[in-house]
Amino acid sequence: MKRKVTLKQIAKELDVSISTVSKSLRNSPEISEDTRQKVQAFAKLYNYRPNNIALSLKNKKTKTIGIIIPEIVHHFFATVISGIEQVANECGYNVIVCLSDESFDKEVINMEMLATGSTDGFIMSLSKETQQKKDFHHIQEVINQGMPVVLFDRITNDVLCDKVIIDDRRAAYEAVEFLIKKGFKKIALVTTVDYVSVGKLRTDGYTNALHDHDLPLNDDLVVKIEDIENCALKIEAMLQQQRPEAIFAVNELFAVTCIKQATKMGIKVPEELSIIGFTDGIISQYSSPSITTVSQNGIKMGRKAAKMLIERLEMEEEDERYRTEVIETHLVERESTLSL
Amino acid sequence: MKRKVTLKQIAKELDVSISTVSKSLRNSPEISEDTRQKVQAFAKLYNYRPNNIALSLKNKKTKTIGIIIPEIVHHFFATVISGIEQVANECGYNVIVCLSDESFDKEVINMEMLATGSTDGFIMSLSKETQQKKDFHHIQEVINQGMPVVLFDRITNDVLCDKVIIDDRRAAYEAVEFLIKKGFKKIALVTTVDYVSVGKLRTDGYTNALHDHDLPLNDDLVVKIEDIENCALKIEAMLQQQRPEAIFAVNELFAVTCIKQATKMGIKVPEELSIIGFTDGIISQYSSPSITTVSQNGIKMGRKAAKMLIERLEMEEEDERYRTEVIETHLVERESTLSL
DNA sequence: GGTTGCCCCGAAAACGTTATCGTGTTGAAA
DNA sequence: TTTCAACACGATAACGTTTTCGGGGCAACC
Repeated sequence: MKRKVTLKQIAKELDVSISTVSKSLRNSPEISEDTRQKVQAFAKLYNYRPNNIALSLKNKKTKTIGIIIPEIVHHFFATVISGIEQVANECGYNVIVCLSDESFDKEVINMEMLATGSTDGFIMSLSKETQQKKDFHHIQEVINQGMPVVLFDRITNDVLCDKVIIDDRRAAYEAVEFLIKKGFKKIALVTTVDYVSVGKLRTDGYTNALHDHDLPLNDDLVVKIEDIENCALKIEAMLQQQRPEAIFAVNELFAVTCIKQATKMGIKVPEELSIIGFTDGIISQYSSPSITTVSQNGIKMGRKAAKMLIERLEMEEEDERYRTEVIETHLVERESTLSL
Repeated sequence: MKRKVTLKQIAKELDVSISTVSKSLRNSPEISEDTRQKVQAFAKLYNYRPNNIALSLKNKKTKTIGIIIPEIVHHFFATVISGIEQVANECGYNVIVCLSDESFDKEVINMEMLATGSTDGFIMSLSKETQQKKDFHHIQEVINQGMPVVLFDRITNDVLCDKVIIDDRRAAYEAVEFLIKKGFKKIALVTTVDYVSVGKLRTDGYTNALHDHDLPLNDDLVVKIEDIENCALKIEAMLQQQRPEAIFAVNELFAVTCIKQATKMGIKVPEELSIIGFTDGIISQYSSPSITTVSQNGIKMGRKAAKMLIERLEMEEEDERYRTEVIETHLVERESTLSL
């Protein structure tokens, strides 16, 4: 087993100083052609690579981005990571991933852990608990220490930093409007509890669309899901009692569950019930029928977030003007919707 | 903006030496109760946290695990990461994730990048290209440098290290046997090209099961998919020409595509065609009909891999005896299979 | 009073780099 | 012969820790 070789070892072996070795490898003009070649040959032979940790310590830069997300077993977040990783890779950065598991405490702990030197900045999406508690001191603290943070998707307005979002309200509005234009009047909503920021916004979009098209807002048509467990039951109850013509669901899981429940109850999708989901993930694509949905390009969001973060990391003087980028969405029409 | 405070700054502020500060914070008995309390109070006030990078350099340990996988937008890999992260977190490790994108070159580059000090060890699953080229020098090199590597799922026998797998051949065998016992004789196989190790093993399982039950092996019933693009077409062709009674697909995507194509052709699943998939991901759960599948517990694999790696990292003397852990699988029976 | 031992604390090395500055040698110009 | 610049290299500091060692001061003991 041959351990990693260091400058010191090379220096000793060639009987020169460490400085000479370092300079030779970085092609400094201070070093004679002769020794430079000699050192480089030796380094190549022993496959020398400068130690990242030492470089990080010296440069006070780790070239690593910390990602903190609620969970990774979630197609949307996985695509975002993928996007971040692409840009990071192009720019010579690594990504270190921490999962909050929707827990405030884990989010805080992970952040503090990474903030003590491990990363140069953060890209994160808030956990449900954090959104509920509205406690963002850990993020503010990190920012105060001079580390840039980019929030995406599940964000908050209570902390000043760069953000990448989609226009949830508008996207939802357009989805519901799409249903209205197809001729549906009795449109149900399956959404999350209000403290989930994106859920709330999408709910708003639904409400606004109904209102702008002079349709009544009927609370009985609105299902708010707290935990996935009883999701199916609540949807079934609503379907039973209300028999809507169409449903707008704020995520894939809700949408596919609607389809499953409806099918089970003998309601044909899309013939008797049209459904639109949110987030164009695997479920929407492979469900039967496949689901018309609002496509929310995670790769793009990830790429954008990474670009913003790295740009800020590589700025010489800091800029207090923070941006909020809105990634465009569009409706992907599939099999789960039909005109009346 | 208050930057991170260091030992040096505390020392200067309190007019003591750096050593004294360090020892005070680590509760060394060398330090008087008095100064210790003073230092600790000050440190707490300024929220001192030792710099990870400096610690890594000193201890020659980064407390980070490098994960290299083909892609993250893949439910199975996401669950594995999730499992790894759980254990890592429990043991005070971080995970840094790199994606090879199924490319040999990216796999090598990522590995070399992380190997120069960034991580203490690796957990990885081989890219398709790597499996095709059978070139594992980058892995061997890392091992030679004394960094432990744990391979999972897509592994190779050409390199000696710890491994975590499922018994792909046996799981496939059991799945096919399950179909045979239901009374099916004309069972098709939808699989990958042979160089994908797990694909090959599952194919073997299929072949063996047929053989052991005295069923003829018909090559026309076997579809080997190279890229996902023409997946649907090839499946359709086979369905058209052969009209099998059942299909064993080596992954979720193939399984759900079979369902879609069959449905499109008017073949009813499961009434006229039973289908079994592999990997119990979201698709299998939410597809209509939901898919009977071989559950391959990614979380468990991830946890096991992480445990093995960390165990090896924290051993004092090294142990040349490598283990290969087999994670048990089981068949999850859902709606896509019926008895004749 | 001198020696011993204990209690506190500081200096310094080490991890692996890079960058600044200093220095010895050589050759050429004055 | 003296002076000066250019050249080639080495010593050192710095990044932030931890740890080993050494030493000063003081009380106790002979």
